[in-house]
Amino acid sequence: MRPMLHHHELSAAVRAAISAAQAAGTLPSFDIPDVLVERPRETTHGDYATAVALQLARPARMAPLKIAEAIVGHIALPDYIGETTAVAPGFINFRLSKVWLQSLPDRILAPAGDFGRVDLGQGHKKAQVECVSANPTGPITLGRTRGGVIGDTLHRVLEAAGYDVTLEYYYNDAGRQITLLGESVKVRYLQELGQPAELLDEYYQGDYIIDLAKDLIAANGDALVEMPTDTFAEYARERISLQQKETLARIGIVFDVYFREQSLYETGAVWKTLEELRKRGYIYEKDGAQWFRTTGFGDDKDRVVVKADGEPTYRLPDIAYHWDKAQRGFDLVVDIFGPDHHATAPQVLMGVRALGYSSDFVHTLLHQIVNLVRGGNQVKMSTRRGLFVTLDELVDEVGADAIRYFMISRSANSPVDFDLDLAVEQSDKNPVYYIQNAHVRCAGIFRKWAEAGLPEDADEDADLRLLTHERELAFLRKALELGDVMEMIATTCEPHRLAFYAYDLAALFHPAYEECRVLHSDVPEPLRLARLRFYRTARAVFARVLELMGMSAPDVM
RNA sequence: GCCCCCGUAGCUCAAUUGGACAGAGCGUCGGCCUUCUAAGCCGAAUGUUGCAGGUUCGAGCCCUGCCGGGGGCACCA
Repeated sequence: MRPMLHHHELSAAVRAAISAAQAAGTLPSFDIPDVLVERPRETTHGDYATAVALQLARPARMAPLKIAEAIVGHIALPDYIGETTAVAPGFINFRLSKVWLQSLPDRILAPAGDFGRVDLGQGHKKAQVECVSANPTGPITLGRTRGGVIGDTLHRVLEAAGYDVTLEYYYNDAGRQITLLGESVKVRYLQELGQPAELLDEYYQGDYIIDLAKDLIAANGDALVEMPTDTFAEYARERISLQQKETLARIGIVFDVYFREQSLYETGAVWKTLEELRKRGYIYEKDGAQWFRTTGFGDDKDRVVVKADGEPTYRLPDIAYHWDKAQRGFDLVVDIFGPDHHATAPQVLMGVRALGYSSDFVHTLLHQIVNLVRGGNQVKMSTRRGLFVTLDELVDEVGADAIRYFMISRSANSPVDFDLDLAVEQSDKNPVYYIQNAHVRCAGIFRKWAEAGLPEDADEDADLRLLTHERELAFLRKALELGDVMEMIATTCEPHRLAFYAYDLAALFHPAYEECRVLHSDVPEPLRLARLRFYRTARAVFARVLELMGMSAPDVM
C-alpha cells in the first residue's frame, strides 16, 4: 500500500501528542479537534506547519505558544522530519530531514510511474466525469474544448488518486436540434443541386453543412431529393459525431462512454422519471404542460418538464440521465458545464433530490469562456454565423500540448485568454515550452551520457548525500509536493493547480540545471553520479506531471 | 428585477479552503553565452486585495450592504 501523505501522518502525530500531553497533565482536558497540517508559504517556516495551538487557546485556556510547546514536547516524529519547533504566536513548524530529502530520488524512481499517486479513492470508489456533451450538430468549439480538457485532466488525476473513473459524454441526439440539423443539410443538399430551397435563420449556417451536403451528392447524386429530413439528420449526426470523436482524440481526450439521450427514450427512462416525480408529488399540470415543482427546492419559479405539445423539455431527460448516474452507484460525479448552462445545473440536482437521492455525490463544475487573442487583439467569434474557430483548426495551428496547457492554465472561474502567438512561441515566455524544455534538458543529459558509451544504470548506487546544492534540494522539495497537489485537485476539482504546479516545478528546475553540472569535466565522479540520479528523477517527475496533464514529454524540441 | 462568476502589482492571473511578511508570469530597468546549458539564468522596482461595516486570536478568503465588469434568466439545449 502506498504511504500516507506526510500532512496526514503529521496531523495524526499532533493529535497523539495532544493526547499524550493531556495524559501527562501538561495540557488540560478538551476535545481534540481535527488538525490541519499545511505547507507554509514562507519556506523559512519549514516544510509543514500547523496552527492548531492557536485554535486551542480558548478551549485550553492557555497561551497558544505554551500549547504549541507542550505538543512539541510530546510528539513522536516520523523519520522524514528533521526538527520541529514551536514559534510565536503559536505555530508548530516541521522541517524535513535533509538526509531523507536527499533519498527522495530513490523513492520517486522505485515504483516507476507511481509517483504522485494518492489514496483518496482507496482503489474501489467509482467516479464519473461528464464533459463536452455537445450536440452532434457541429464542430467542437473552444468552450466545449475547455470543459473537455478540464474533465479529462480530472479524469487522469482522479484515476491517480485511486478512483475507478468513467469519462463520459452525454450525447444529445434527440429533439429539435437534430431536426434542425437534418433540415439544414437537406436545404444545402437541394441548393447544391441547383434546386430552390431557403436556409432559414434558425438553421445551422456553418460551411461544414455545405460540405456534408456535397459528400451526400458525391455518394448519392440527386437520389435523396425525396427523402425525409430524418435521413439527412441521421447521416449528419453520425458524420459529425465521428468527427467530434476524432478531433477530441487529437488532444488526448478519449471517452469511455458516449451516453445517448435517445437511449433514455428507448428504455422508457424519460417517462419513468416523470411518473416517479409525479408519484412523489413534484409534478402538476398547468396550461396543458407538466410542471416540476422546483420551488420546493428554492427555485424562484417552477419549470416545465413536458410541453403542451407533449414533448419533454431538455430538463426531463437531463434528470432521467442523472437518475441513471445515481443508480450506477458513483461515489463522485463531476458535471462540467460552460457559462451558458450556469442556470440549468441546479435544476437537475433538484430533480435528483426529488427522486429521493442526496445530490451530494454530484460536483457541478462551471467554467468561464475562452477568448482567442491574436496580435494582442481579441478574435471575434460568432457561433450563429458560423464564424468560430474550431478545435480542429486550433490543433492545426498551435498543437495539442498548448491547448491542453492553456485550457487549464486558469481557475475554471476565470476566463481564458488564449494567446495564439504565445502558444507557438518557442521561448521561456511560453509556459508550455518552458515546462517541456525541462524534460528536454534532462533527456539531453542522458543522450550525451549514452553517446559517450557510459553505462545506462551507472547512477543506481550513487551516494545521494552529495546532493547538497540548495537548487537541487529546492527542486526535490517541490517534487515531493505532487502528492499534496493531486489530493487537492481530487478533492476540489480544480485542475488549474496542476498547471501552476508544473510551472513552479520547471521554475525550480532550470536554475538547478544552470548551476548543477553533470557531465562537465570538473565535476568529481561521485557527485556526477549523484547528479545523474537527480536528473533521472527530474525527468521522471516531469514525464509524470506532463502525462497527468495529457501533454507530451519530448526528448528534443 | 432575479441568479451565477469576477474585481488582488501597469497588464493577465495565483494564493494550500480562515493562518505567519499577499505571490507568479508578462511588461519595465540592469546584468550573464570560449561552459552537458540563452528554447536558459541572476538581480531591481511595483499593493489601502473595488468601497463601507460585521464575525474572531487571525479575513484576499466567511456574513451584510453598496459600486463596477462579464454571463445567464424559454413550453430551445
